Order: sequence, then C-alpha cells, then structure tokens
Amino acid sequence: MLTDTIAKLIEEMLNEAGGSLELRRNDMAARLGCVPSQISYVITSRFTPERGYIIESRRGGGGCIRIVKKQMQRDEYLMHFFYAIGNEIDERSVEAYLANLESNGFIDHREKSIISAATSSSALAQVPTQVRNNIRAQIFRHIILSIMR
Amino acid sequence: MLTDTIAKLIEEMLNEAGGSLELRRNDMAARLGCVPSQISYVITSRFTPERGYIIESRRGGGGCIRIVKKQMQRDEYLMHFFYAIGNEIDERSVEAYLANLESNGFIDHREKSIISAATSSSALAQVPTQVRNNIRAQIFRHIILSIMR
DNA sequence: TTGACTTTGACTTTCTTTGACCTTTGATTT
DNA sequence: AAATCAAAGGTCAAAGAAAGTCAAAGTCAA
Repeated sequence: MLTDTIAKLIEEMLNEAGGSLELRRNDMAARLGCVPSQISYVITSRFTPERGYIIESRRGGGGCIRIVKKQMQRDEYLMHFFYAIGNEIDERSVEAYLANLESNGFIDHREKSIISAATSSSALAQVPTQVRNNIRAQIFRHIILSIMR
Repeated sequence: MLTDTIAKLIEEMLNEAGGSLELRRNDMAARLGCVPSQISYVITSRFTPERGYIIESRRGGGGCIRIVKKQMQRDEYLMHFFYAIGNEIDERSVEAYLANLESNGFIDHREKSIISAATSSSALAQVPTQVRNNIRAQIFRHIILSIMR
C-alpha cells in the first residue's frame, strides 16, 4: 500500500534527522510517483497530534511541510490526555495514543498489548455499538490514570 | 461442509506460518469459490478468543485479517486462569486472581494496577449492572490471552 | 418439527487513491 | 507601491478497494 510506504519513508527520514524534518510535498510526490495530495493524506492520517507529531507548513515559493516529533513530559502528558481523549474514543485512536505512550517511554511493549487487549472491540463485543466508544474511553482513562499515578 | 474445509485450511496456514497469519478475505473467498462473508463466519465461529485466537482486521485498500494463535498449552497456569474466569466475574475475584498472578511472577505490580483499572467497576460504570460481570470477564480474558505467547 | 448451525447476498463502514480547484507566498514587472 | 505571476501547499469530493453486518433461507440431526 502506498500510504504505508510513504509513512515508513517519512519515519526513517525523521529518525535520521533526529526528530524534526522539513520536506517538499511536490518533490516527494514526484520521487514516489504519486499525486501530491497523497502526501497530505499520509501526513494527516498518520502523523497526527495523537501520535505525538506536530505539523506546520508554508505555501508559495520555497514552501514546505515541517514535521516534528514531540517529546512530552509526564505532567504535560497527563494534561494532554485529559483534554484529548474526551467522552468517546475508537480503537484506532487508542492505538495511536499507545504508540505515542510507548515511544515516549511511559509504557513498555507488554503494557501496550495489555491495554490494547483491554480496549479492543473484540473484548468489548458484547457492549452495544452505540456506547462502545464511551466505555472504551472510560476504561482507557482509568488506565492512563493508573499509569500516571 | 464448507466451514470445516475453510477452518482446516486456515489452521494449516497458521501452522505453516508459525502461529500468526494475515489473509485477504476476498482472495480467500475467490480461491475457495464462496462468498466473502463465509470467511468471516468461519473466523467468528471457530477462531474465537475462547479457543485462544486473537483476530484483528483492517478495511479499505490494502486491508486484511490477522489471526494469531496463542499457545495456551505452553502456559498451563495461565490457561487454567483463562478457563477459570468463565463468563462472568466480579471485581473482588479479579483482585484475587491478580494477586495470585503477581505472586507467581506472571505480572508485575504496574501491570496489575493497569489490569485492575481496566476491569474496575468504576471504569465500567456505564455498563448496565446485569452485564457488567460479563464484560469484565471478556476484558480480563482478552488481557490474559495477550500476555500468553 | 424444532433448534442449532451454515450459506448467501444485499447493504454498510472504513480506508486509500486521484484529480480538479483554491489559497498563500515570494518574486518580478510596471 | 501596486499589479501580476508562478510556485508552492491545502481542500474536498468522487471513485475504488477491502472488510463488517445482518437477516433470510437452507440443512440436518435429535
């Protein structure tokens, strides 16, 4: 899948560059043989704030897209979660947050898979779909609290 | 019966692949000459968490179904727990199990508090009381599965 | 003949890819 | 300075590609 290829490439570039990176959308699209908006799609779907990335960009001549992987402090993180998770959350977003938590060293791999299991739609299959995301948010929030304590 | 054929095929593929496998539902259905939803049926009826399987999937372009078989025999102790949990469980029993798991070295203190948070009545407050113990059991079972190899 | 399990297919939801059109910015003319 | 132009990136909707859901119909054993 194109999306994955692009996402991997950007991640690599980010690592090499030490967590902060500027890229030209058109160049990148040309190199990969895709339309420029595909790059935008990858960035908005994979390099989200939930996953700990900050995106800025500038149009016009010499314009570019800047991607920064943000390292967060513990307290900052707690605040972040309180505001961000909200009343409901889907499985994908949980995964995004977990990836973020792991890469910031707040949880390890095993803990991640435990939390993932606890909040999976499979585990919550018996919960009516209309409220499943609410329950998931509750569970996730309780877990975050227990970790941050 | 079609179902058995498909189930056997998937099991074989799993063995060959060493316990973990990704398949394309449409491809498989086309190869076997059946409707795609038949594959779904087989998976939901035969490759259940109760039998030690974990299922994940992604829709859309490049989507697929991932099946992981946990080797329950390897950890008899955990398997024992898994079955002992049953279809419903209350908060106190979870705590008792967790104490047991911790003192036997299957989980550490942090993991215990994560699981405790995930299965607490407080986290499940929005779940109707009649089914809360069922949901709790599902969550707990999924967690136990996730820490098996 | 009833109830559990299977089979099928129409419809839904989610994710990706593409392209046409819009907006912003810096440079160049007038 | 104002007007113009070209070079970015942004947006959005439509089409495409998977998988999920669900209910109706079929099968078969007790």
